[in-house]
Amino acid sequence: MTLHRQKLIYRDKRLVNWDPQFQTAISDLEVEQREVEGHYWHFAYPLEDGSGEIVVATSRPETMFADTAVAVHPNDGRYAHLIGKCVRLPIVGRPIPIIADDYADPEKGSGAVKITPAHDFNDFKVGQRHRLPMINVLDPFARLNDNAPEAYRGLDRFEARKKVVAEFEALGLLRGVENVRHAVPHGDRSGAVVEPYLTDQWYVDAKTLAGPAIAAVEEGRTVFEPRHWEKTYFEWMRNIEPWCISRQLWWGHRIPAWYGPDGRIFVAESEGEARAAAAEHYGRDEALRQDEDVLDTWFSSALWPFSTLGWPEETSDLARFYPTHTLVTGFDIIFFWVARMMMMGLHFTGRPPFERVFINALIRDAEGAKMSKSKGNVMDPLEIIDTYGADALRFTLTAMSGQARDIRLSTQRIEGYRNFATKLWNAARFCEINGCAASPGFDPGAAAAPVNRWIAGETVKTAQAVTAALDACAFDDAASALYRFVWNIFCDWYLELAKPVLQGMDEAAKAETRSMAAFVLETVLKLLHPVMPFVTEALWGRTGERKEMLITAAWPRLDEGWIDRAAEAEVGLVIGAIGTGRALRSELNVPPAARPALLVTEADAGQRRILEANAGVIGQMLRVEGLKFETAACPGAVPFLAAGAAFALPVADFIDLAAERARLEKEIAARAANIDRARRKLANADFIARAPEEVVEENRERLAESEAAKDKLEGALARLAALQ
RNA sequence: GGGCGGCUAGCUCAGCUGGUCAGAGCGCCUGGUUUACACCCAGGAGGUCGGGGGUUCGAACCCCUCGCCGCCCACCA
Repeated sequence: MTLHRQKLIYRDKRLVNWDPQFQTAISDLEVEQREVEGHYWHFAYPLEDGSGEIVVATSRPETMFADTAVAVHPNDGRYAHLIGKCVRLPIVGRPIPIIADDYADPEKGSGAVKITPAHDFNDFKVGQRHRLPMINVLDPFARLNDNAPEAYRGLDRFEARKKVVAEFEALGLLRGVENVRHAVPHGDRSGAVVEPYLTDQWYVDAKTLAGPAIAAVEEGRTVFEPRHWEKTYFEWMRNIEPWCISRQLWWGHRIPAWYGPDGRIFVAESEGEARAAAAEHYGRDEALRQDEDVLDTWFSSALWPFSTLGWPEETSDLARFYPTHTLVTGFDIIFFWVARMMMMGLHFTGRPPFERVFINALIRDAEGAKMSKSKGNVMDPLEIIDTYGADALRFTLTAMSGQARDIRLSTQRIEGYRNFATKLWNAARFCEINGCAASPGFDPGAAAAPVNRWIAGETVKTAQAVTAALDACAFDDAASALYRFVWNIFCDWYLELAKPVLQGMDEAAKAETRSMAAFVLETVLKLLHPVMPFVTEALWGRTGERKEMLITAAWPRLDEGWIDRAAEAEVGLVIGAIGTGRALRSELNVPPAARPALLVTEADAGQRRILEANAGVIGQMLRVEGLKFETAACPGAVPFLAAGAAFALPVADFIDLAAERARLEKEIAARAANIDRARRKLANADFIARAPEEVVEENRERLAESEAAKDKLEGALARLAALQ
């Protein structure tokens, strides 16, 4: 009503997209262009004075009964002399003028075009320009009406088409038939061919409303994420057409307009109000008839952000929640809903309805095809959930929600994340078995053991990364940070490093490790909860005495001060030694049962201390027996370098010397390549002059490291040769 | 016709503001009865980052151009 009073909603007689099957007008957005095989029929229209003919082409011959002109381009020399003359419309015998209009394209067809203002959007505009009569020859079912010749009345449009063509042929006026592939408008719901149709409808002056909606995005008061969608939004908004909002349907909000006996319109909030207005106008109480039509569902939806909050009352909900923060939706909804909510929100409240619009990707099948029922390639989410679990599906979609436009959903990927859920479950079970429970006074920042200090820091880093990713709508980053932390850091390293402690005798160390494991798990559950609500909530319930559910638990805000560089270096050395040592064993096929000693051939005092302190874990995880500090060259031991220290495994008895030689040569070659690359860079004067000092320095260090490593490996190779 | 997105290991995808960024998962290969987990553990092979040109000391990342693939909008003479 407000919009009507402001003249932003008005009644008008224009062409609409008419769906003859559903018997209703539909908006431009509900029209789908489909490529179809069709024809252009070339018809000759004889000049009224008998001096010749003019040929026009059409793909819809049945509309010729509604022709009210033939247009040619004003500069088209071929037809200049005909402008102002008339042709006699065959079959009906009605004379129509030949007019000059830029719309006629000399390049297309014959250069002359029939103008049918009541049945074509372009022709409608031409008709308006030239004040041509508008003749409607179709009824709501798209059958020819009484404006068509007797023989055609009641005929379906496609039947009529054939008949018109046949008649032209019989009259000797068919000048050609062309096969063409062209786009034909279809109703996106009914699938029926839509007809431009002249009717009275209600319209919204979208152009006026679009102004502020465009400005809001231009000024960044509403931001699209990813940003490139703003271009799509602008493109549509800037070329917006009047929006037809009345629908001839049974469901929807009925249009609050009432008609008086003389057809006068009373728009009001209620019938009572309308009658009061009518009474005032007519001077007496009059029976009114309410408009039969309902509003386009998107019109109603456009009001959603504030109507759901109590508008137009000044409710506390409206004050508190409007404007909303982020709207999450698909790109196919940008025009239908996002744009319309923007228009209405700004118009009625002066503020855009949301600060951010996150456009998520469209899910396709594994081959990249859009899922559709007719193609039969729809993956039923319920079936996926039955097989892999809702959390696995959610995690998959989250992990794949990059900036790209679509997601190819494959069961393999889902299976992988189902495994992740299981992994998490098992990690929690491990904690449970080992009595890892949250202890009330526990301060992760005050842990004594380096491994515990390290994992506390890693947890902080992960929490920060996940939080930042979620804030930036980089959901895939959040998912992969969690995946990596849980699997590759917490399970692969922390829990493994914790095992010896938990099996040991040091009760204080055990207690600290239990508390830390519980703390990390708890944090992970919180961080993972938005993506995997079910598993995390279940684990939350069974891994501790809980006063509240996980869903209401506070988001982790951890102390950055827990990040401990010394602890990182310490664990880095342990992990490096184990990891590199394992690779070497595997490459040389050292039998798993072999328990050689681990020789430490080069380590500074600090490294030595660390290695000694972690001898137990290293022994267990690398499957070695004891740690020996040897400074002398050890024939028969294969060397390896890790985290700045040098090690060797005395496994000559177990291995193939040729394999070891190959391994050493490969290592040396890799170092040589690094050396070469760094040397070339450093030899480049431009590089030294223009690259930042830190980059240059980095390359110098890399060169020195690689050279030292290469020397050591070459020494080992020489000793190996001596052995053979 | 106008516009947008994509083209990185066999497959599905990460790689933001140019300087170990060539990565992950799956698949593949090798090995594994390690007191949470075989939906697992350890290790490995595999890519001249669609083609060509340019900018730069340096480009998967910036510019130009070409080529495919997909989508949106407009178009029923």
